[in-house]
Amino acid sequence: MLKRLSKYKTKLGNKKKATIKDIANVLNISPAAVSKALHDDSRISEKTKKAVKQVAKNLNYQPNHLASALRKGKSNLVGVIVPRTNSNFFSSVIQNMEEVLNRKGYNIIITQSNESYKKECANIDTLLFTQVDGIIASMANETVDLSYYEKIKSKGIPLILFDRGENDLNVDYIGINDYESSHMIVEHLVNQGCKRIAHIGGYKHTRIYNNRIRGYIDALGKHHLPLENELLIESNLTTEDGRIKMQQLLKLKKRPDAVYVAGDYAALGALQVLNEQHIDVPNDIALVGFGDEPFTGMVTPTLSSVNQQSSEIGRLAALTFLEHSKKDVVTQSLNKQILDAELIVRESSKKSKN
Amino acid sequence: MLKRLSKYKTKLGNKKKATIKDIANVLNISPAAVSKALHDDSRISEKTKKAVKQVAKNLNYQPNHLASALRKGKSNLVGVIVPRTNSNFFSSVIQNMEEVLNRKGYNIIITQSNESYKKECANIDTLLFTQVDGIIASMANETVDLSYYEKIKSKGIPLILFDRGENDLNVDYIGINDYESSHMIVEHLVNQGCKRIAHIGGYKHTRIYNNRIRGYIDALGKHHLPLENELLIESNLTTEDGRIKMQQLLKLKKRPDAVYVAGDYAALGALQVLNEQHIDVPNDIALVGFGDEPFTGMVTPTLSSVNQQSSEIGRLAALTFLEHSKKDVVTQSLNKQILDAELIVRESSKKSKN
DNA sequence: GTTTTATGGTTAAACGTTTAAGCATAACTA
DNA sequence: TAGTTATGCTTAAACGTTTAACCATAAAAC
Repeated sequence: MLKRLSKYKTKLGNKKKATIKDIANVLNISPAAVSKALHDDSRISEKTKKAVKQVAKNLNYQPNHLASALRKGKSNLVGVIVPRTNSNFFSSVIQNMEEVLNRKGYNIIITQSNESYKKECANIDTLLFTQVDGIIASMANETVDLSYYEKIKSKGIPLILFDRGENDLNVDYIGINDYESSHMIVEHLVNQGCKRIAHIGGYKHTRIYNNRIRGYIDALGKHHLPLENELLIESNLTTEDGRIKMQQLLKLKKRPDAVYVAGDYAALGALQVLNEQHIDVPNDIALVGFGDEPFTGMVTPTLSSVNQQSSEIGRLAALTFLEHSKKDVVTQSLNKQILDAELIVRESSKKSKN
Repeated sequence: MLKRLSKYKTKLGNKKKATIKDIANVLNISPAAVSKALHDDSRISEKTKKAVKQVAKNLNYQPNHLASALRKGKSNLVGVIVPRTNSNFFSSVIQNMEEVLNRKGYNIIITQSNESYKKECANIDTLLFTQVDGIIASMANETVDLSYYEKIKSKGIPLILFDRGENDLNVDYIGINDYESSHMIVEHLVNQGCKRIAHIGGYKHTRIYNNRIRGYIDALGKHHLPLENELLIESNLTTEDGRIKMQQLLKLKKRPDAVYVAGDYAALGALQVLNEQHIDVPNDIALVGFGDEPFTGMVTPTLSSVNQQSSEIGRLAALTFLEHSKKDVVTQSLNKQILDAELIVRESSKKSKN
C-alpha cells in the first residue's frame, strides 16, 4: 500500500511516459498480459485486448523501443552506408529500400562515407554500436581493404552490398549488368557511325568500373575496332576530373569521335569542356554518360546515359535483407542479383544524319 | 559451480557477444566495477582500469548501446527530417551536422519526407518510436498543420528547425536572411539595367518563401519599380513547374526583362524554356536562382544563384541541439539564428554591356 | 589508540519489455 | 465422477547497462 502510494507520487511528479505497467495497474492485470494483448497473443481474451488497447490510447502509450529491442535481441534498425546521398541514384535507392523495410517494421539509419575509406569504417562502427539488425552498403571509391566489412560478417549481422560491391567478400549483392551496359553503349555509338570511341572509366579496382572497362574493351573487339591505350583513361569520375580527362583527350593527335564516360558527373565536366571549345556534340564528338542523373536531361545538349534501376535495386536490397532476417541461422548465401540497365539516348549521342 | 558450467556451455554454443559480465568474470571483479572502469570513474584504480580495458579489447567487447540507452533514458540518437537528401543543400547540412554530433557521441538517423506531409508525420512517429534524444527538421513544402510537431514538443524532446521553419511553433530556428537576399538579388538586377523584374516564388505559407516574396516586393519599392501582379507567381518550385511558370511569363504582352526564381530547380526549368525559345539570357531576360546547387555552374549559360550557407546551418543546428541536451530542463528557448547569404553572380545575370 | 577520511571497490535495484513456465478455473470427455 | 483439455491469465527471470548506497581496508589525523 505504501509502496503504491509513493509510486503514484513520483508518477505525478515526473510526468513520465506511460509504460505497460501503468496500463496493467489501471486494469488490474499483469504487465505480461498487457504486453501479450498489445501483440494480439492468442492466449488473451478479446475483451481484455480491447480494454488494453483503449487504455493504451488514453494514456498515450508509446512502446519503448529500446526495452523491447534489448529484450528481443534485435533493434529493428537497418544501417545503410552510401558514398553520398546527394546523388539521385543513391537517394532513390534509399527511398525504395525504406519503403519496403518500413512496411515490415524496420527503420533505417543512413550514413554517408563521402567516398572516404576512413569515414566508411567509422560508419560501420557507428552502425554496429547502434545494434542494427543488418547493413546494406555501397562502398566508397577509395575502399580496397575489406577487413572492416569482415567485421560485420564476423558479428553475424546480415550484410548486403549494392552497386559498389566486392565479389571477394562473398555476400549478397544487387547491381546492374555493367559489362553488358558497356556493350550497349559501344554498340549504340558504332551505330551512330563512331569509329574512335574513348572511355573515361572509374577506378579499375572497383568491380563495377572494372566491368564497364572490360565491357568496353570486349565490345570494341566485337565490332572490330582497335583498342588504343590513349583512349582508355582512369578517373575518379568527379566533374572536375571529367574536365581534365576530356582536355587530355582533346590534346591527342587523333581525337576520338565518341567518348563514353563511366559516370554522369564526369560526363558533365567533359561536356563543359566540349562546349567551351565549341566542339559539336554529337557530330564531332558524341558523348555518353552513366547513371541517368536528372541533370542529364537539363544540360545542353542533353546527355545520353544509362539508367541504373535505382528503385529496383533498393527494393531488392531490402527484400534480400528481409530474407536473411527470417531465418535465424545466418547463412551468407552469396546471392548475386544482376539487373539489366537501360540506355537512354539523348542529344549528345544522336547524330543528325541519322 | 553447476550454474557456472552451464553458463560456459551456452556461451560456447551461441558464440554470444562479450558483455561487461564476461570481463568481470575474467578479472574476478564485479560488473559494476567494469562499467565504471570503462567510463574512467575516479573510484576505480588505474591498475584495474588498465586491466579492464585490456580484457575488453581481447574479448572484442562492444558496449550494448540498447542496454545503456535504456538504463540512462537516452539513446544518443538524433533524428533528422529533410524534404529530400538528393539536394546539395540538405546533404551538405546533414554532413556538417553529423560531424559535430558524432564528436559528442551522437549518431543521426536521417529520414526523408519527399515534400509530403503524410510522410513527414510518419517520420516523426518513426523517430519518436526510436527514442531519439532530439529532432532537427526542415519542413516539407506541403506542411501547414503543425500539430505533429507539437507532439514532439509535448514529449519534451528538443526540436530544432532549419531552413523551412515556422515562427509559430516557438522553437529554435537556423536559416538565412531570405528577406535580405531578395533585396540583394533585385538590387543586382537593377544594376544590370533591368526594369521589369518578375518573381517565381514558392508557397506563400512557407515562411522562407514568404520572406523572399516580401523582400522582392519591398526591394521593388525601394528602387521605385512598380509591383505588377502578373510578374509575381506562386510555384511549387520543381523543374517542371519552373518550365510552366516561365512559359506563362513569356505569354505576357509585356514580358519581364529579368526573372528571379526562388529555387534553383525551378530556375533550371525556366532556363530550359528560355533556351528552347532562343531567348538571349541574360541580355533579353536575366535569370537568377536560389540555393547555389552545383548544377547552376554546369548549365548554359551558368546560373546566378544564392549560396545558403549549408555548412554553417548544419553546424549551428547541431550545436543548438547540444546546447539543449546539456540542461536537463527542456526549455524551448526560441533562439533564432539568421545568417547572411551570398549572391553568386554567373552568366545568366551578367549583361555583356556591363 | 581511537576516530576520520580516502581508496577501491561490491551489492542490488532499476530501465521497460518479452517470454518460458506455471497455475487456476471452466468446460468438455469418457 | 474422475480425468483431460482449453482458456486466460500470473510469476519471475532475462536482456546488458548504470548508479545509488553501502562496505571493507588502509592510511592519516588527533
